[in-house]
Amino acid sequence: MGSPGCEYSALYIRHPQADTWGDEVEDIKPPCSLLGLTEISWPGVYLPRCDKEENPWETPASTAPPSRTPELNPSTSSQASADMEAQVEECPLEQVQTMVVGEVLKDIDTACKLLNIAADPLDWSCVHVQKWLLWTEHMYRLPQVSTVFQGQAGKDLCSMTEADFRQHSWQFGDMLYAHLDIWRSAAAMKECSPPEDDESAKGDSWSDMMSNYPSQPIHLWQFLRELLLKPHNYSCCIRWLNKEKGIFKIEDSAHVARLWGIRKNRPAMNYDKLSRSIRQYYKKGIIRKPDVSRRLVYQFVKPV
DNA sequence: CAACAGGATACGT
DNA sequence: ACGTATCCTGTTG
Repeated sequence: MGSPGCEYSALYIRHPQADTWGDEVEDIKPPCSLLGLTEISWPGVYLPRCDKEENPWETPASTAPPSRTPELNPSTSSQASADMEAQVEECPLEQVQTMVVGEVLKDIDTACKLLNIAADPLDWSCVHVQKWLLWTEHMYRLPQVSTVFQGQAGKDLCSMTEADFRQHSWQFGDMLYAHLDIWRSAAAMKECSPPEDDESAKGDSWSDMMSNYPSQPIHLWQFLRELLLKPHNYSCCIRWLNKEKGIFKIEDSAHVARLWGIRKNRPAMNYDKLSRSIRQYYKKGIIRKPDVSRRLVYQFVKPV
């Protein structure tokens, strides 16, 4: 990393298919560069870009169908991009990073499906490694890197240092190393699974990222916790009364319901229906009413 | 009147 | 099958 002529840019994360850059890109790109997002605070994630070269993501050829997230379908896209824009404009760097990481995860997921390989590089066979290299080659418009690392399995790649990579590929070793690192980090994140994780002690960023990663549909309780973990944004509509005990209050029921509706693409969502779903958690032991029952106050049975 | 409780059913995965 | 979403009747503060 940090080799001369290279920097690392969040802009680089986006899926290469030029046609997947919709109008949204106009919303995201300028703020990202303005923020000088050159590295995202996600262990091991560096996003290579060579200076003053046209964006290699804009590969004209396309082997993948456009990957749209359900969140960005037509009925909510304007809202979503408006939200995004608002976040980018007035929210801290971490918010932008969150969005960016979400995109990375989606792209990895897409690649996995396309290539029919595991998300975790450690599980790759030699054939999988070659597939991944071909894919990366295509993404970055690299000349024939796939011949290197012949006969190496994912495990082998993962045990190699950046210097090893550079030995294999004089020019693109560090780039491939960084790219592999992204995959490994993503796999590591998926490892420590969402529910009742102690890993979420890592902070908002982890759950933020998972919330942007729609491979598994988000659960209502996760969504509520997510809002609660971003008090700077949502304390007006939901907040902790006692974080240690997991007791929280919904201050603006309509607002929370609307947010939930947006997330699930359920325009007709309201608090009546949302609260019914919360009540389903009673017998599952996920959420309950606190000992002293109060209006719009609930309690996570298992606090964070 | 809005929140609450919980049954019944539909729906998407 | 699971996790809601939707609709509903009845209760409570």
